[in-house]
Amino acid sequence: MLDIIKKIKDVLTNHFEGIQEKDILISSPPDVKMGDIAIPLFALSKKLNVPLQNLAERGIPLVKIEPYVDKVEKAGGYLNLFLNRSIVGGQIIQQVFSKGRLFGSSMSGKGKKALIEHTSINPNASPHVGRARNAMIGDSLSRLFRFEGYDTEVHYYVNDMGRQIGLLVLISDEIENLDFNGILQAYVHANQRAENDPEFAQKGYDLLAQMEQGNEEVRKKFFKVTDMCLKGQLGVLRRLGVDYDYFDRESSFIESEELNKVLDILKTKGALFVDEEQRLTVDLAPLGYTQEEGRYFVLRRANGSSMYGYRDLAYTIYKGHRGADEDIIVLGEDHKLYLQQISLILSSAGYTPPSPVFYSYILLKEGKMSTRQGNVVLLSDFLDSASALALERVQEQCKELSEEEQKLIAEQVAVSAIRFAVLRVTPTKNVIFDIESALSFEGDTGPYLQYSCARIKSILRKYGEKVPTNILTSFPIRQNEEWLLLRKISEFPLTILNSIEQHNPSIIAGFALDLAHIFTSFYHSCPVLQAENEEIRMARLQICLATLRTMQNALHLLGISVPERM
RNA sequence: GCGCCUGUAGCUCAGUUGGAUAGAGCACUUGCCUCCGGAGCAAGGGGCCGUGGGUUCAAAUCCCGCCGGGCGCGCCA
Repeated sequence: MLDIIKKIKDVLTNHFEGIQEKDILISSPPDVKMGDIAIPLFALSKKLNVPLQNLAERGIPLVKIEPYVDKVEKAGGYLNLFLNRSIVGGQIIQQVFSKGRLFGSSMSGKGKKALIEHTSINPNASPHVGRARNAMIGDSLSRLFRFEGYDTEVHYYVNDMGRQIGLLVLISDEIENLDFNGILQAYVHANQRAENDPEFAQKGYDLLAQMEQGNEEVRKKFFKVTDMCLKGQLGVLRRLGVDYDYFDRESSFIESEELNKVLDILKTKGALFVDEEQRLTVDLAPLGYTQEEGRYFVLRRANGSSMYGYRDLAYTIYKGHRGADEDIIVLGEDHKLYLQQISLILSSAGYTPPSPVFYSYILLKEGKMSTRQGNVVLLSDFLDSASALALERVQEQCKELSEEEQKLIAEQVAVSAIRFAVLRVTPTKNVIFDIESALSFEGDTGPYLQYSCARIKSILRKYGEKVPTNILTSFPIRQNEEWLLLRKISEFPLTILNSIEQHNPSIIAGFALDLAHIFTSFYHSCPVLQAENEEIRMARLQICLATLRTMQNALHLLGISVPERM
């Protein structure tokens, strides 16, 4: 399909003087009945100074490219091309079969490196679905970059220090056997106490200062608490299939020679000063910052201890040195101004700041999630109830499977439900999360996608043998549904490129939904195993196989697995 | 108040980067399991694409104003 579009552009640019590839737009007609590829001529007609009708007449024989294009019609200001379904369809299937697990990848990242940092949840509680949006987007992007051939490394920035962690460490001394389940309560308690008890708050700062100065005993205490919490959080995230290559401790960036060099540069620009309260501060105005809000960026407190910004700048520089062609960080929209600030600092010292992927918050139907008011949805709670619900259905429908296998499938269904519900929405938009519909597994959901795959697998299982992968030279296509399915499959590589370019996994999610809808429609109107003759039966089996392959590749990028049955 | 994001069917979301009659799911109405899995399919009702202007052959899409929602403006991270 892609090469046909390329051919059309070649033919037209060669024939008409003074137009380039980008002048030729390609879209598709609103209905298959009107053709497969549409070329709007309005802009071309203007550019070439040729009347529309005239241009259409001249264009028709040009774009009727043998043997791929059967027919060209002019309709309004468009040229509509009808493809030869047999030839093009056969080629699409051939391509899926030959590329297999890599179908969809253009390997645009071959020889390049990608670094993605995501998640970085404060070690103070079990993650809720809002926090997990970061992890799901980040993980999906990581999968996309790997798929496109990038040498990809995934980083998790461990927030193992700071004032609030100091308070948590302080209070953990008073609680016996503090574990992951009790940590949120301890954290909330510690912060409340710091608000009402200045002495306690001061002790927190002191502890933090000791930690920074390298007091081994204090350091160990920090590590003990944060490690315990991180371990708990990672356990929940791993249920989602989210994994990391590197864990970078914030506490190893409290002093950085490299950053101090950057600060020297800032000094020469008149952007670094010690304020009236003895804090080391950057004035962003000399660097080109135009607003008053957020103009000052504090690096160190009066007692010399580092602020988050200092450590993060050092960390960002460290990541930059790893030589990635794509340096990406996934952040909540609340970090926008903050990232703007550190980006300005870095770029004015000659560094390239990372490209941010911002996402908006997940809201509940009732409003914002609030830990205090108790209306948060914990990721583990959601997975537990989704898994339990799914298990009931699996027990009904897959009686012959062992209990172990049934549980495994139920868990896969639960994961797909949450991942799809979150990933299908464009990151910049709020997700309104409705637990009830997320647990229903009906309609446009992850389980629906898995279900359509399970149906294909069921057909292939019943067929019993391996479906041959050699394609008939005149591949038989009788029904619109067959053709629509193949056309959709052929869009997959372009969809991936779009998705990676825009750093937006929801584009893949939309594609997977379209594909599943078209498949189920095909499934209901085109009998496969009972097809009218052997040739068509084989062709439909091959269409099923190609659809499954494409769907599996797409779902893999979303972190959704495809069970054999469900 | 200032800055960034956002507004599409009753609800939750798409909309191929400016193209033809704006599409899905949920909910509602109707039909479909003797037939490859009903977590499904087919059909129907439901839309001043927040609002007012502008740009042009063409605007849900681009520009400006207004209105509603989200986020930010820390000795937090």
